[in-house]
Amino acid sequence: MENKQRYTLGKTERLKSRKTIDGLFKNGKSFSLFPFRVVYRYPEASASGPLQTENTGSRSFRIQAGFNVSKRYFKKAVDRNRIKRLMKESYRLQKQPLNDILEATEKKIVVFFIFTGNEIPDYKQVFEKMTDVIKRLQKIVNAKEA
RNA sequence: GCUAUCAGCCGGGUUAUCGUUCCAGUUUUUAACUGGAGAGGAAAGUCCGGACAGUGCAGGGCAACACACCGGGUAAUAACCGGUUAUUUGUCGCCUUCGACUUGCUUCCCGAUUAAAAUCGGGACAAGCACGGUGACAAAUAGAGAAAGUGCCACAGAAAAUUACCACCGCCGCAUUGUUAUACUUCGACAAGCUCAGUAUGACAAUGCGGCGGCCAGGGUGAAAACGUGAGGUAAGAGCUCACGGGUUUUUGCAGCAAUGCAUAAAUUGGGUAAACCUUGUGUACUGAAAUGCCACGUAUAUCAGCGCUUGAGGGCGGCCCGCCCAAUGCUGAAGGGUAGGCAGAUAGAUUUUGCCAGUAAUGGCAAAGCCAGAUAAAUGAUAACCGAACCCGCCUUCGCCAAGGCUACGGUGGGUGAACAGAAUCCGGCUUACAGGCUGAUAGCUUUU
RNA sequence: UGACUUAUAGUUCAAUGGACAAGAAUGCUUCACUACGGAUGAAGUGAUGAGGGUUCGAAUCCUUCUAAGUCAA
Repeated sequence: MENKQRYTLGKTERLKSRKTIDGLFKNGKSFSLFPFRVVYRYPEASASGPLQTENTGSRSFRIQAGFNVSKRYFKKAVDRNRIKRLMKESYRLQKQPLNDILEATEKKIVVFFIFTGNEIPDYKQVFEKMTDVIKRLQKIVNAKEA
């Protein structure tokens, strides 16, 4: 199975709990990399305890990710859905390296991607920017480790 | 065939790889695999109406809100369907005069003004154009009451609603002037008088001023001026009367279920505004799925302030009053503390598709077949290739036109662009708004052929 | 998702229950004053958010959109 290298993005890998999201925005750290703003946080074992372990039963994924687009810049629901789908697609195909690092260090991370641009992007743009973001997240995780 | 308007309908497809939600099945049941299903005509706006849920459900009055031609239809609706009336717009036809409507140039007449002309207002006439009128058709919008009452109608104008002003006319009074009759002679003229002149009184006429009355006909304005035009009539005028017309209300007859239309007769001549207040009639409990019920987890039955405990705080009671009922470890507020997970609601229903029948239609009835999204930081996607409706450009062919230079329908071929508006969130019905392109139908116009 | 509110000069506000010239402050531009600057004085600067309707006449009344904002278990 691990040799097969699937690129999935199931329910368990998405950020769904209102409580963890509130905690993330309250206590998490963030950086901006146009056109994204990324908020991340290492969940405390005690605080996020029982629910978290129940949901991530497989233990093969150590990231929970959320995606959002502001209603202020994109009035139409069609445009917001389009951008969120592009972000999800590019994240899905590139998240594996970050997961490997977290696997090695036995850590979990909660990440939230917010799109801050003004125009509807191409898939290529989103994909390239997402690679940059993933690289930076890897650096951050390594630095924290060190 | 083309154009315009209106109405209805459709609104990309295939393959590959990777992924997502739900359901069913299988297995080695912390998971994976297989199969199936997975946005719209507007899912949008939330402008109306319901279903459903919770609270409430002695009663009366006031207030508030909504609606208002007629008929039909519906679970329900002012927002549907059909008809009707009015207004506006568009297309086409007719007319330009006998007329209530409309308009400028040229000619004539009348009136106002003026020293005169010019100018302004009204009327007549003839011709052309614009404008306008009228009829048919289509579309859009609107629909109780202005004759119950109140308010408002800037500027301009005499006046903005039943009334005043100017002007006009009648009567009375006063003043002045003129004519005439009678009487008189203080002062005068002279031809010495029954003359002229002067004074007084009376009559008539004109002018001016004042009063009383007639009066809505004239008064350049204005969006709108007290029915229009003509004639009679009058002191002057006036629907005061008459003729021809316009409007309103009512009677009768015919058509229609009705609104209403046509004809007839009588009365009447009234400004507009109710998307100003209002009057009349009809209707309306309030709150909305973050409703609501259940399960799990957790906290503070603590603190402070106010009121009240049968002499009644408060609540039912929603905006108010009367009235009735309930009411004590209570009610209200402040600052804080906790939770923010799951299930139901929630997808089998005013249901979908097809066919037939009734109806102009909205809609209704019957039969058969079917189950057709159900997410919750929120699925239905990404990438690539091909096909593609439609559009643009080039070339070829030739029907047709032709001034022989060319233009060009249809067809063929090559290249390019490559689907618009837009994403369910409890569910339905209607409306509104957005929408590339295409199809169908109706109406109107133009053109061609028969 | 549901229930609501508001849109007037660059900015903050008037006008309002219908009609006058759509105004005030401030800002900006120009000129004057000053050796220069400030202060002061003068002048200039508007699609009443958009479309349609009612009316003789809409910033105002009715209606449909657009934008911004508020509330909630």
